[in-house]
Amino acid sequence: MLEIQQLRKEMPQVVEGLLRREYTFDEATFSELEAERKSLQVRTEELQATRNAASKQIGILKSQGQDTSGVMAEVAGVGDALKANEVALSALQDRLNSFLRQIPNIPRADVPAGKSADENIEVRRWGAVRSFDFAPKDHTDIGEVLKGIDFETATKLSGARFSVLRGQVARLHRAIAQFMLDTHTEQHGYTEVYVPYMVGPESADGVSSLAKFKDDLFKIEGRDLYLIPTAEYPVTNFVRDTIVDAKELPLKFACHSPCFRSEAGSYGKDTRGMIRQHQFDKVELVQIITPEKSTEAHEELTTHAEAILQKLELPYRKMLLCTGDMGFASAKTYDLEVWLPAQNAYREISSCSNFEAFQARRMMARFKNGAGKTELLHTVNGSGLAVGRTLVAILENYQDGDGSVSIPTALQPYMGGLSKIGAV
RNA sequence: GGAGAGGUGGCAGAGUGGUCGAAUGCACCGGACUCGAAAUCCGGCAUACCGGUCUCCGGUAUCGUGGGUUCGAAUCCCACCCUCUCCGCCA
Repeated sequence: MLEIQQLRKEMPQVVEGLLRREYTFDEATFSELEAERKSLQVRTEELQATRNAASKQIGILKSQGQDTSGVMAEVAGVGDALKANEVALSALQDRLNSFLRQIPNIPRADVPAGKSADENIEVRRWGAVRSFDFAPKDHTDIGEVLKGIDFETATKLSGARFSVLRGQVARLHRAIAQFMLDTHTEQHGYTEVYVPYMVGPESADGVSSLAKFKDDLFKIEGRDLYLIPTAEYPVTNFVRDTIVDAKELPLKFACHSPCFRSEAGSYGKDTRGMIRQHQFDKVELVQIITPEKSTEAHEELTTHAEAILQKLELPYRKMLLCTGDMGFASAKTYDLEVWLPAQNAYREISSCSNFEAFQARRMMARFKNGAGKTELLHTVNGSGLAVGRTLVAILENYQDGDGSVSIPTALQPYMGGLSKIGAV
């Protein structure tokens, strides 16, 4: 959510900033709502003040045993007018609020303008892409040879976009998550957290726009709960409606959780394999910090995600997303894309964003600054990394042609010392 | 699932129709005392929003949430949510 003060005072800059991400700000509706809000609010508060003064007067008179009928007659008409104004004001504030909550964040000045992922900018590449002396299989075929990925059973259980993992592949999947969590907690200073996998609407609307994106979420039948599409939802909401002591900052959390996404609108995309699933695991990194630290924290958090790829020796590139490819709440996003030999392409494996105060304003997440004033926090988060896609990347990049797959050195301790898993 | 208790400021806790945004204590921040600290004393100390002649003044709202009664609600009524205790069931 944008700051309403900013809209009142710096409208041209806001309009221009949003236009860079192809969002046309509806100035006419805004000024209309604002004008109406102002007159209603002023009128309502005047009536309330009148009523309060009269009521106080009645209280004083009664305590002195004096007659109150005069004052009573004076306020007699106030009640109905006040009620009408209050109802109208609250309806209008609801409208204004939902209007504001569906406006996306303003991209930072250093975010390139662009319409789609094609216009993202490559910041750098890391790692040498391996050349194979055989035709590399994709992870689906490798999984089949290893008898480790079973889409058929998953489909029987739950339909499309689910997977069943077995044996050493299932173990590898677990090892990857453990390795990531350990790295972030032991080397990057994050606190491990375990969280609910369902959240209420306030939490969902705190980090994104529930009104806009509820179709992407799975809702629990008969309950006002949503399955989380990322641990960002519960973890960021730790600070919703709270004022954090500046001494406790920065808050750095690492969370391994499953993620559930309906993938509405992605029909026909990545239908083969486990690239795009309704359920996948992810280790999420979240930092909650003061405004002046968020730029630095965002860069730092991205390197924490990169560190995982480097330790696993997986080639990747770091992309600066253009305005058109950024998420609703983000002011600036880096994507990390891992090399997948079977696709002969880099594919997203992490997304690291700086939301500045956008989520904090939605959540009323604040801190007391040095001067003792409350100020909105900044939030930064990123995947460190998507576990399922990391599994895919390892299977494909570490395949050995005979159907076996080598285990990256960093993961071997998590695999009971195994250096290779072979065909069953 | 059954029975009961309760939700008040950062925390503890008083307040059961009127000058209550709310006593008191703790915590916290200033100041005094002190060589310094502790103790003590003095003062300050919620949040959000609105208006204006906008480093200041004025106003409004908020005592779990939403409605109701009333000139006036933390206080009375209704509904809902949540927490705790006991019993039952259960991984």
